[in-house]
Amino acid sequence: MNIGTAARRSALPAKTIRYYEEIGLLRPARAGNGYRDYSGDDVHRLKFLQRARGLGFSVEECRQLLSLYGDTHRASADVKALAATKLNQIEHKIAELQSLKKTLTHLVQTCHGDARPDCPILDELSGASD
Amino acid sequence: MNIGTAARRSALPAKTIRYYEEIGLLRPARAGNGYRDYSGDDVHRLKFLQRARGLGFSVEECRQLLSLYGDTHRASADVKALAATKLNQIEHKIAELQSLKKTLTHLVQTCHGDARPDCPILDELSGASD
DNA sequence: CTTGATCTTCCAGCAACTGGAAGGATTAGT
DNA sequence: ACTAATCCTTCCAGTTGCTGGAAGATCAAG
Repeated sequence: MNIGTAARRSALPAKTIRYYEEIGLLRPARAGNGYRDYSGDDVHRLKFLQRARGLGFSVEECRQLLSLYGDTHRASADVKALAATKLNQIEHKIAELQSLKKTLTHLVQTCHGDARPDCPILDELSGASD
Repeated sequence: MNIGTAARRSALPAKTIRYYEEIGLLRPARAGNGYRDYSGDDVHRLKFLQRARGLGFSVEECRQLLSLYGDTHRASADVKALAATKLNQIEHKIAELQSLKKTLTHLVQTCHGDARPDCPILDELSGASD
């Protein structure tokens, strides 16, 4: 099938699919007219990528996952380790964002937000407490 | 003062400071030897940037904040609006990550994580439920 | 036979830096 | 005065993960 169809089936933009090919994540066949020709397996791979990227795995991690996926003898522990690491990173990121949220919430609440020129948010950013 | 000192005082790498200059966020003086010469105000500006970036404001948003900061007649409402928008984005991002976390937690828990080759994580990614 | 959609490649750019090379200036130590 | 280490300069390239656009081929429909 052509790239447009593969794009629809995998829920990935055609541009992204070409990019994934460029960085070696898949190698679709070519039809006689030079068009890329995607097999069901290729689409499967693309969906896998779409899901894994959506779960926050980096492209390099996706590459690892794909190779683990392709390796019928891999241990599930390897995959679990990768997922656990990613989970940790995500938790870390959440904690970080929650701390940002707390600070910003405080700032927004403190700011009277009218036409007056004094603003606690800028005061804080400018280091009024230094 | 030289860039190294400004870097230490603002907690920003020298490279980043030069980059901020390149994109027009500040314009330090130059000493006779061609070295950048940072004033206390420059460092203040750099600290402001360091804090605002740390709070998740994009460089462009920082530029806005700086111009609002420099404008003695601005309304605090303008700043508040910017901060509130950012707060919203952060909350959105947190929700997204929490959803990822939930899915990944589930996957990691389901995976037995031993030497056996079957792995629920890869099954899920490969779309076993399709 | 033409129109419009789809495909191809290539080149460029986004954010926000970061790294490194090549070379000039300064400072500390002898 | 000389040398070595450190710091400064500029410039160019790379990172991540795409995305946009131009120019040109191909295909499908009417």
